[in-house]
Parts: sequence; structure tokens; C-alpha cells
Amino acid sequence: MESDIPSPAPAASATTLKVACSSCNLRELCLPVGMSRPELDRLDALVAARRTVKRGERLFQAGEPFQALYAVRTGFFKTCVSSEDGRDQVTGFQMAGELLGLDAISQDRHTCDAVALEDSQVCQIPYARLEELSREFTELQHSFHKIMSREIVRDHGVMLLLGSMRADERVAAFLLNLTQRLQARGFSPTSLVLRMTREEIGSYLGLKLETVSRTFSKLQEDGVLEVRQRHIRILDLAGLRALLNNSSAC
Amino acid sequence: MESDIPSPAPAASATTLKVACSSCNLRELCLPVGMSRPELDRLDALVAARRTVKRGERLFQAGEPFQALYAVRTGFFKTCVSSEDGRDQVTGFQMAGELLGLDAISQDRHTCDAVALEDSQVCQIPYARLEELSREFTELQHSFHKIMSREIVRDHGVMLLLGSMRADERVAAFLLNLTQRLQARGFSPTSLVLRMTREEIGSYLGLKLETVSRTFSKLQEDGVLEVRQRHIRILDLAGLRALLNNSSAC
DNA sequence: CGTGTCTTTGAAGCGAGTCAATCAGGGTGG
DNA sequence: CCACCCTGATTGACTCGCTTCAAAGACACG
Repeated sequence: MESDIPSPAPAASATTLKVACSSCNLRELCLPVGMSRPELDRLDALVAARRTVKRGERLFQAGEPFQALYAVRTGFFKTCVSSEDGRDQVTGFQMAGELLGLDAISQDRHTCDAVALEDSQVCQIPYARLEELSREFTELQHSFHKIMSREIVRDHGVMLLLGSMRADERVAAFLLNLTQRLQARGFSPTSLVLRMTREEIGSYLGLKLETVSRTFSKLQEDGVLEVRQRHIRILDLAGLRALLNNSSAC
Repeated sequence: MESDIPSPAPAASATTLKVACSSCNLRELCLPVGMSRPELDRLDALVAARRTVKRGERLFQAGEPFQALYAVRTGFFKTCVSSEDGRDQVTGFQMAGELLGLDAISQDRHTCDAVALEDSQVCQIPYARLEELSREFTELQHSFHKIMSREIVRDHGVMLLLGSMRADERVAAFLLNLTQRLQARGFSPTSLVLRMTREEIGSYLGLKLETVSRTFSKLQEDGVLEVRQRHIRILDLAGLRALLNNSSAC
């Protein structure tokens, strides 16, 4: 996964050279989806700068004032919210082309932490200027709305998972979702390297890390997966999918 | 709760007379929040019509093409998603001033069902015209974005609840959330009538209906609540809140 | 080559689910 | 107006899946 993406010269976590949306290979997965030439040029002017975030560093954290959205350019992030009493919940994992910070619009403050799970780069999208430009360009406005709406749909899917699935179904859904998104980015649909720990997977899926580990082992016993630490290979895709369709209980 | 709202003459589920946002008593809770006179007048022209939905009827259902958003004017709704294998999850309960249908923007189709839990009225907001108008009015654009973002934040809160809370904590969080929203609408902060069944509460909270019922009974034993069927009175608000702050395990 | 972090695996305990019986209301029709 | 039915709520007894606690193993990194 990481081998395809040449690491840029390590820089301070400050802003670096900008790269044009119009020539970005992610443009069909990211905010510019479906935009035409003149609009793309304007978008280039909007996306102010890139920023490097090293593994383990936070791109932003809950409570910080909201200035900009971020599009993941390379790398991998998790977002997590925490309650007053210190409970912690991973609310999502973001890969290239996905937006971070949408939650912050509601209160002009970030409501979650965004942590890089590997050395990453993001494009900074000043929110005030995004609103301006999307008043001018129907396409941009519409694709921005679609992205927000898609996040809502995704969250509803996670609620379904957390509310009514067994551990093995959750893990299966998680892996299928990951591989599908990786495939859309040109990676193998059957082989992946997890960027997150068992504990982070468990937090996302509402399970304890031991349960995640046991479930991986079980799926390996059943010949559905090959699990070597964070290297996963899907041996029986149909079998994995079947876990979701046969809700054995009903 | 229902006694405050005079029922309009029962009408067919078709569209009925329109009511202006500019003179709506919900305007500070709904889409028009913070808008000034000339903008409100334009919004009046946008919100095409009201529609009556009887208890048990669906306002829309998953798969239907997306035309309009709906603002709840009176009454109470639930939204639920279901997976291919027939699993069902209540993703939210909506009351006066809240928007329905935001999920549909992403794919031009509704992705969940919206069911009225009591006789209700909604204002229909044609989406294409909302986009038009929000290109013209910064205020409208911004408040629409805030509403979508708030939905994302809410969903993250539910994920935290489903992922890491015990049954009694979930029920406490649910009741506190409901009463807070009811209070913002002028109802009592300590006394409410549930519009949904134990099963619907359970689905929302990731619990079985028996567990919801047992939890209510337990909270009544402890003197925190008075529970008589769907009539709930909060006797010890601090005690209810404490359930959320003392995560007894940590 | 040690050290710390992450992962795996086992054994025991518990919280929520399941199954089943009873009870309470609300509405309907005789 | 009452008997009846139907849906929803409550409660109990038992089961099961996941968590908890604990120990050992596997890598990655300095």
C-alpha cells in the first residue's frame, strides 16, 4: 500500500508547496469530482496549500477553532471523539481523497481529533473561501453537499453495524468496506495492510481488542482470511460477504 | 406534549395550504435561523407547501427518488435504515424544526424510511431550489451547512453511545437528549411522553426491548425516574446526568 | 540485541439477549 | 357500558457472546 506512494522529503509540519487539483490524480475521488476546466482552475486557487502530518501527530483536535477542511492526499487518518468522562470512540478512518473536518462547521470548532496513522499529506481548503466559490459554481456546491450527505449515510451504516451486528459480522463489514475503498484507489481488492491497531479497530467497531484479535483468528481458521499481523489477505471473498447476508439468527 | 398543538382539520396526505417561514414560530430552530427580512421573504417562496402525514405513515422510504427535504412542523418522526438481510436500525427521532432527508442528497435517492410516530405536518423544501437560493444568500447557505454538519456531529455522538456505553448509560443519554430538545421547544425539562415504543428505543440504542424496559424499571427503583407506560418524569436530574459522567468502570 | 508496543490465546465472569408468561391499556363491537 | 382482543410493556429464568484479567509470544525500533 505505502510502496506505491513516494514519500516527499520530510518537512516540518508546516505548509509546503501546493499541488493543483486540476492535475491531481485523486480528482475523481475528491472534492473536484465532475468539475470542468474553468472550475478546476478556480479550485486550484482555493486549495491554498499542502501540509505534512507525521504518523501519530494530530491534524486538528476537538475544541480548536475551525478554519479549513482537509482533503487527504496521501496517508491514512483516524478521527475520534471523546466524552467528558474520558470514553473514546474512533468514528472513522480516512484515506486519500476523503475530507476531514466536516463536523466542525456546525459550531465553528472541531468536535473530534484527527490523527495520522502513517506519515500523511493533506490539502488545506479554507472553509470561508469554499463557501464563496460554491456560491459561484453549481458543480462545486453540489459535490460538496454530496460529500456531506455521504458522510451522513456512512454514519448511519456504522450505527446499523454497532446496533445490531455480531462481532464477526462487524469485522467482515469493516474489511469489506476497507478493501472496497482501497480498490477504488487502485489497490488489490483481496490484500491489504492495516494501518491501525487492533484496539483502534475495536474502538471503531464497538469491540474490545481481544475480541477483534479472536475474530481474525477465527476467520483464519475458517479459511476466509490469511492474517499475519497487520497483513490481511482475503481468501474467500464470497464467504466474507456471506457473513453479512446470512444473519444466522433470523 | 400533544395538547399544546391544536390539530389542524384532518386532510388527505396531499399538500395543503402553505405557511410562511417568516411567521413560523419555529424559525429560530429551523432552517431560517438567523435570517433577516428580505431573505425570509424569499424563503417563503421556496418552501412550497405543507404536507400532512398520519401516524404510522411514511413520509418517504429508502429507494425513492429524492426531490425535497422536509422540515418537521408538528409531530414526531423516526428514521430507519435496513440492511439487505432485513436487519433494521432506527437512526434518529425528529421533532419540530428538524430536517428530514439529508441522507438522500448523496445518491439522489432516499436511503432510509421516515415514519410518522404521531399525526404530523412537514414543510416541503424542493432541494434544487434550496441550492439555487443558497447560492444567492450567504446566510441560508451557511445555516444549511451547519444543519448538515450538526447531523454528522449527532451521529458521532450516537456512535460513541453504541460503541462504548452500558445499557443504563444509553437510556440516560437518550432521555437527556430528548428532554433537552423538548425544552428548547418550550416543553417541560423533567416530564415527557414518549412517542415511540420500547422496541424503537431499543433499536436506536442497540438494545433489546426487554433491556430497555428493565432499565426503566431499574431507574424507577432507584428513584431517578417515574415511569408510567410512556409517561416519564425525571425525579433526579443530577442522578441521571451522573450516569453519564461516572463511567463506573474507569 | 534488548526493550517496549502490539498481538495472541486461555480461563472465568457478567451483562445483555432469548424465551416465555403475565399484565396493562386502548380501541372495537355487541 | 362491558367483554373482548390486540398491541405493547413488564418480569423472571436461563443462555450465550463478549469482556475482563492474565500471561506469553511476535515484531519494530533504537
